[in-house]
Amino acid sequence: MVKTESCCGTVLGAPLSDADAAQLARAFAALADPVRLKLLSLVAAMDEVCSCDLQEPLGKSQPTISHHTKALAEAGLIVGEKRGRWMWWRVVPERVAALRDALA
Amino acid sequence: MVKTESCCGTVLGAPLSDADAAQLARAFAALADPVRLKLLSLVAAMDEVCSCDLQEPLGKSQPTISHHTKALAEAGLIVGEKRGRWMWWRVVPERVAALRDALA
DNA sequence: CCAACGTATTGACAAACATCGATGCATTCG
DNA sequence: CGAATGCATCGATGTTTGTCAATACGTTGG
Repeated sequence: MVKTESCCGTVLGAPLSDADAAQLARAFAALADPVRLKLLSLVAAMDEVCSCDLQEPLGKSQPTISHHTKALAEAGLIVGEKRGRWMWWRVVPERVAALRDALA
Repeated sequence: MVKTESCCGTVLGAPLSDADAAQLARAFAALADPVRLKLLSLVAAMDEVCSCDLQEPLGKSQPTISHHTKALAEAGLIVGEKRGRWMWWRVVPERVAALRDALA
């Protein structure tokens, strides 16, 4: 059976270890910015988006968009695939679910 | 029927408004610190805890503990009640659930 | 091969934050 | 009342973070 539960403990279950707390904190930090939340919801809504299509709805500069996509990608919440000169982003629903499960 | 769902939109549903994104970001920011996550899990595990009992397991100074309890309380994740000279903390499961639902 | 384009990286800067010592404020106990 | 206790607040400090301009890198089209 495939393991689908949280990767690093649950917040409300047993007391968290230092390692689990640090890991979870880094994950939640990726969601702790309004621009990243909007970015994530845009990618989710459009199923697949290139970075160029994010700049206008988010109202931020191109380096800032790149900075935030990198942060979300490092948190495992989105993945990018380079096709031609465009970078296409998709959400990783399992990773979002893992975070959700951490709040169970 | 009592409204139990998320207070401010879902990340993966429709694109978030600026207001919802800001509100959600502030909530997740409260979880974006390992000390606060451990604190929250301790309060959840012990059901009711006074600040004095948090200092030792968290290994932080008293002002730091007070700072973090305040942050979690302002996020609505815990509530405090002053009894005598002790401050007793409890988690607010509905608020945690609201955040969890925002990741649906 | 060169110019144009989309993206990533670097450097700089201001704002936010985590932390602690010192101090203030209640409350309790002798 | 006066000393002690538990917590909050303040001030200071080092670190992290969000942002953008400038620049570098890889890809495509002529």
